[in-house]
Amino acid sequence: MRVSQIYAPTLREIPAEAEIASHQLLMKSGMIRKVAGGIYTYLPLGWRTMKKIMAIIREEMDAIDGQEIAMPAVQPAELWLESGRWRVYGAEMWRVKDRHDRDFCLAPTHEEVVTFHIRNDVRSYRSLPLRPYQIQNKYRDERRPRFGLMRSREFLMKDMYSFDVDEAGLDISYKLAYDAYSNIFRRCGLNFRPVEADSGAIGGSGSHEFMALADCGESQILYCSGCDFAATDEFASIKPVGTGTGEELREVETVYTPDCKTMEEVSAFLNVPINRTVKSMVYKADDEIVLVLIRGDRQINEVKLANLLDVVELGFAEEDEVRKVGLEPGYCGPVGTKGVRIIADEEIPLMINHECGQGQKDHHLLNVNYGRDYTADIVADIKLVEAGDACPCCGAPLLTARGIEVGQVFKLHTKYSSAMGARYVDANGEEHDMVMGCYGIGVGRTMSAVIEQNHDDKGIIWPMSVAPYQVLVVPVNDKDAELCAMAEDLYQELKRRRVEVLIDDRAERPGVKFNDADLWGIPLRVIFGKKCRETGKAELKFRADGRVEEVEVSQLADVIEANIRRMLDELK
RNA sequence: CGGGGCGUAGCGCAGUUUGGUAGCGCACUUGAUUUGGGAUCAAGGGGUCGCAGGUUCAAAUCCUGUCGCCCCGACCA
Repeated sequence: MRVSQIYAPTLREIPAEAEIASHQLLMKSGMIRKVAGGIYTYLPLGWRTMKKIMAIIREEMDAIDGQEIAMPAVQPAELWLESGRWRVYGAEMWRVKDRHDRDFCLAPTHEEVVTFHIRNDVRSYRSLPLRPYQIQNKYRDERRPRFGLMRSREFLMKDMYSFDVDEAGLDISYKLAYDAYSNIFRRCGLNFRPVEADSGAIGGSGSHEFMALADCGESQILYCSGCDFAATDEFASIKPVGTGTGEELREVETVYTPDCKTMEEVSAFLNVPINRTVKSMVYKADDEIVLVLIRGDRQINEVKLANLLDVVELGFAEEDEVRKVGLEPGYCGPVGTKGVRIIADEEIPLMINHECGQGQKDHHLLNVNYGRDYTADIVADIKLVEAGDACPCCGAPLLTARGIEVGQVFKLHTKYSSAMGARYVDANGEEHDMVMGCYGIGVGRTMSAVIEQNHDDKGIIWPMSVAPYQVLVVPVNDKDAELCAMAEDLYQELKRRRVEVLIDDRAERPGVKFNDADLWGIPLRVIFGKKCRETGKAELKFRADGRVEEVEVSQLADVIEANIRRMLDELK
């Protein structure tokens, strides 16, 4: 392709709305353009990279017997009512009506439709396992689309679904997908880490998220300084820690605590270590008011709490709602509290002689003990793990990092197959629910993550595997016919060899060409300058490290091909 | 959904306080010179100032409504 003709409008200035590097560079290099909030067009260079990523994904999916299909983006409400998600998905689901006023949605994901097909078409264990996948647009009406392709409302996702006869089969499908994902992200040149994750509204249990490490990432991950443990902050668990262990149980004591609003103030006023206090919080879980107990220095993990209570909406109760159930805002405690369920973190029963709210304004209790003075309706892990907590595997301190979630694998088990009747007959003629898994990759998000990890102040630095073109040929002076002819010869030769090549044939000054070249981030650049005529050598420049090799013009095509091969092999 | 900010040419912005009929830089077109890191000169083209009402002799500017975009938070995955 000739740069003079390519539709890749570079900008000299960065659009004001772009905040992070990948968004800025995608816009500035003319790879994408915005159509509406969170909705984008991919221009030729951007789409070529998307296609490269998709080609890698297809290779790896096909290698584990994935079978590509294409399901509709417009889906009838009935299927979503069957699975129960028409209600659960909420405002994020993009709902539409047809001319007969029937309800449809633009698919946010495809579990319902794929399960619909498999239940209709597959009856026997002989046909399983089955691993259909597709690469297709998903629609999620995000409240706040952000960061260009990172969180958009329409986005390309590869989604694979596995159908197996039993849990052992699912384990195999899951492991295959997990390994394939590792191959995909490695081949894309990403620095990533698979982490244990919550399975969220999609449902099921057993999940890993693939995190591309980047400071702009929206997800926080915890990883161990001493072993391989890594998990999202929503999912991470640690061994419960007791306080006051071994002490004699003392008598409960009521103390006057004027103007102590926060746990820190109470702790300081009473001279009690904050990890020996208990924080009581009143939550509204769907329509139920519950009292939640956690050690004073810890935070509630609302994802864990919502999963535990199996609710859709969870938040702090309003003051009047707290009073309505007979509690005093700011001074709640479990002792003597009646009429609401009490949910305690698993550490609470291990706290000997702890402090907590007394139930009346300006009063707290000392030397309270679980079991003797009160009990909870549910004791479970509901705490947020933080940096410095001990690793659940080896005990070393945990560290935190930010990550971009580029892929996720889930074990769905029989959640959808049982809700929607996807059953098969085994060798004994008995019916069973199929055992399912699902596996997603955000293609545009992967492209953004590659840029986040591979750029400098001049532009993008594409890994060879996903670069929109492999080579850029630059004749420095468009008026120098001899140089232009040499460049043109190389361009034609590379095209003959099926190398993906661009030639910058514009009547621009060298600085403009070089700056656009840096911005586009094509891995290899061949420069034909004045001295080329005397030496018979052209410059081969590597975008990644700026290294320059002088190469005989007659050898160029061979040297370039060899380098492309080497650079692709390095990512295998 | 709450808080804040912004809509003027493809991009970046000024003009709005104090109403007088739209401007700058980049980009684009033509010509000349220039050619190893975003050239120079000259001449051009392009905007119903987000949209709809209203006030006024006169509205980018004042008033009302509305739509859209961005950021922070909440929410969601």
